[in-house]
Amino acid sequence: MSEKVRVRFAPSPTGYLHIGGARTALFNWLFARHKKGQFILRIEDTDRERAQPKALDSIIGGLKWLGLDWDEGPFYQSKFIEKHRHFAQVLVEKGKARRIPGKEGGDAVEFLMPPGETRFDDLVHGKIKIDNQELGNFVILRGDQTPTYNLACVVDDAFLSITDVIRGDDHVSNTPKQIALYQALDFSLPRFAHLPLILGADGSRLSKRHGATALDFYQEKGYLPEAVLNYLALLGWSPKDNREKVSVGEIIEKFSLEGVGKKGAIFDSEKLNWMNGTYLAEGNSEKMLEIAAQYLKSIGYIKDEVNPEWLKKVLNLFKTRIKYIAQLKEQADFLFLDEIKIDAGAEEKFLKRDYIPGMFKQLRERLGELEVFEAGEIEEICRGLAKELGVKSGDLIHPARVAVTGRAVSPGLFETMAVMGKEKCVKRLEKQII
RNA sequence: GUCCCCAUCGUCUAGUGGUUAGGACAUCACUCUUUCAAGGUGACGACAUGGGUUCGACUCCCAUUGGGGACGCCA
Repeated sequence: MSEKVRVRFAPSPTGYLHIGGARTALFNWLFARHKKGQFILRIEDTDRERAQPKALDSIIGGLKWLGLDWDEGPFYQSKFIEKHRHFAQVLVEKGKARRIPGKEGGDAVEFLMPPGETRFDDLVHGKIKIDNQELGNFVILRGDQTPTYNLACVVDDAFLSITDVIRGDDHVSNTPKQIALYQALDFSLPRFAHLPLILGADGSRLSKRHGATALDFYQEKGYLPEAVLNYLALLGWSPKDNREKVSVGEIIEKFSLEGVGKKGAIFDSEKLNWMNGTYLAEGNSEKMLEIAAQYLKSIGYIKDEVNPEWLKKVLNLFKTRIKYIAQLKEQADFLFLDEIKIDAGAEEKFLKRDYIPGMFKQLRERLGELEVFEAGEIEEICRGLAKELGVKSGDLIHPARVAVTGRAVSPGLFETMAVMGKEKCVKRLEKQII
């Protein structure tokens, strides 16, 4: 058993990389890394009619984003069509396949499923057996002489020396067909593992109608790839030690197909959000900073160069209150925009009091004179003023929050003011005095 | 419909014949507190059903029920 393990992820470029595909890729990758083998990328592009040009970018971009690096490829299946045809011919000559009239002209080739039953030892499910009769003959070469999935897949896997075929549960009924093909062609058989599918909230296979299933979506919303990877790994696999947050390195170390559950798992975006939130809160700042900067630029909150020191402060302010970076758009607008809109309800509740103009006037003056505009100093000013005026701290803090952020909810007022800067604070208080 | 796969809290799961069935998300309290979060503490909440096997079943076997998947000249 010292044979080098070789696995592949073989998506077809018919759409963006979705959660399910990413999970299949992830488990292949984890298996390869754990076994110190090779992870190979092959693009199954033999169906040019359904191919979408953007799909390839999404697939490759998604894999890179998650950090699933491949050792060989990408190989394009369409480059091997001659080889597929050759083996179709071989099968005809061996009498294991026959020509039939093609649906749209030309002769197609049909593989003759041998009688009997096929048994195989699935690496996650255990023994599976299917009556070949149930499957019947199947086309391996179309009338236009292009190969179909089962032929192309078997020939390519054989020539890439794939040792373990790890794919979704939806392929179990293809496996006996492929095993028959391997045997008819005298190729040596790989092992097979079928991963349970990822389900939507209603328990059916995850699809577009379940909402955001594109990996791109999470990338755009500013999720952290390591958090998404962590979550996906725990969907159907467990480190068995009651931990939720597990580093990639540890996952690789502990991963095994035997440990993969047999039951389809429902994709729970709430838990993903929680997971991403904990990664955000614990902050591995460099990457977070980069992701945040990129996002804030994309929505126009940051125009030109980013001040990393300041951005770090912004993130510190919000990192325990957002689940993903895109939530800054709503929650932190007052830090980035010049003009803020005052929330009507908050205004009604906090800014309509008699003492407000007088208090804000004083507050504005004192803050304006502050040399060190930091949370501690600001707090001293605010609490001092409230005491002098004989009002509770909250009676100053809440109105000031509304004046300065436009809303009744924000991170701590003093820290927020400090990050916002003296100029904006003073200007916004001033606006409420008139 | 036929075949295949699956079955522990609402969800993700630990559990491999003897446990008060553990953890996490969500939910709900309480706490902390300048708001909201976060944090802390706690509560709620599961072995689908029926037969076996066994001194003893969540754990093993069978059936039922339920769910999912596959039945393309798509992959």
